[in-house]
Amino acid sequence: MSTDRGLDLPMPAEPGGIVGPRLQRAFFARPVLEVARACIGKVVVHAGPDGVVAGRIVETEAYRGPEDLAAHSAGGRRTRRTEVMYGPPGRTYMFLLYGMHWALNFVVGEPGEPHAVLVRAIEPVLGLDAMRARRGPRVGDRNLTSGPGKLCQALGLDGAAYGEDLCGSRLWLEDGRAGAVGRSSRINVDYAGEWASRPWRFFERGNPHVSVAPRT
DNA sequence: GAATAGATTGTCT
DNA sequence: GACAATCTATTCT
Repeated sequence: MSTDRGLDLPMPAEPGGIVGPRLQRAFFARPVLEVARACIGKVVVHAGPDGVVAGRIVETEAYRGPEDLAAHSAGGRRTRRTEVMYGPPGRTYMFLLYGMHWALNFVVGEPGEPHAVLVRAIEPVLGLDAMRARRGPRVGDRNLTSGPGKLCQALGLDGAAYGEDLCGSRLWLEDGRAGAVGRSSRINVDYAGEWASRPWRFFERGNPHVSVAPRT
């Protein structure tokens, strides 16, 4: 059973985008929880050297420093790595996990607020062959993009995309619709004490590409 | 299907 | 030198 959409593309191109209108910077210039929720169903598009790849966002997490102890910007921590979060919204915050996997975040909120939305899972929409090639021959479609590290590898994003404009010509978001959206606590932030239990993870209910089965 | 070990490197103390 | 917003292969049941 394939839930993949857009496999029959090309469809008639929507204004400004491939599957829908492009999102403008104002989309990111809102409170982080609002943006994290609104990202579900939207489509990330990366126009890279190996062609265009795209996926529907089906899982996100909100990180709201400086008060949020799960955020890399907790306590106002400002280093070369976190610097982009203190700038204007609508750019990427890329960081390396466990020394091997990159993660994609959107900088959101007002300039100076170190807030970010982590993209935890997408549903492949376009460029399936490129994604499979990058992920490797032993990886099935269910494991193509169902996790922060997996989707970055599939989309061809890494540290080189740090600070990339999300309203640019290489990377952007397009409008899209979401099914029922569920919420839960965030994954693998147990170090953050009380903040770990905040329901700041959003996901599309029933979508097979969501990374971790939600606990209700 | 579930549990576990091991990989591997930028960033900060 | 320690650690990390993870993934994969392997080894069980």
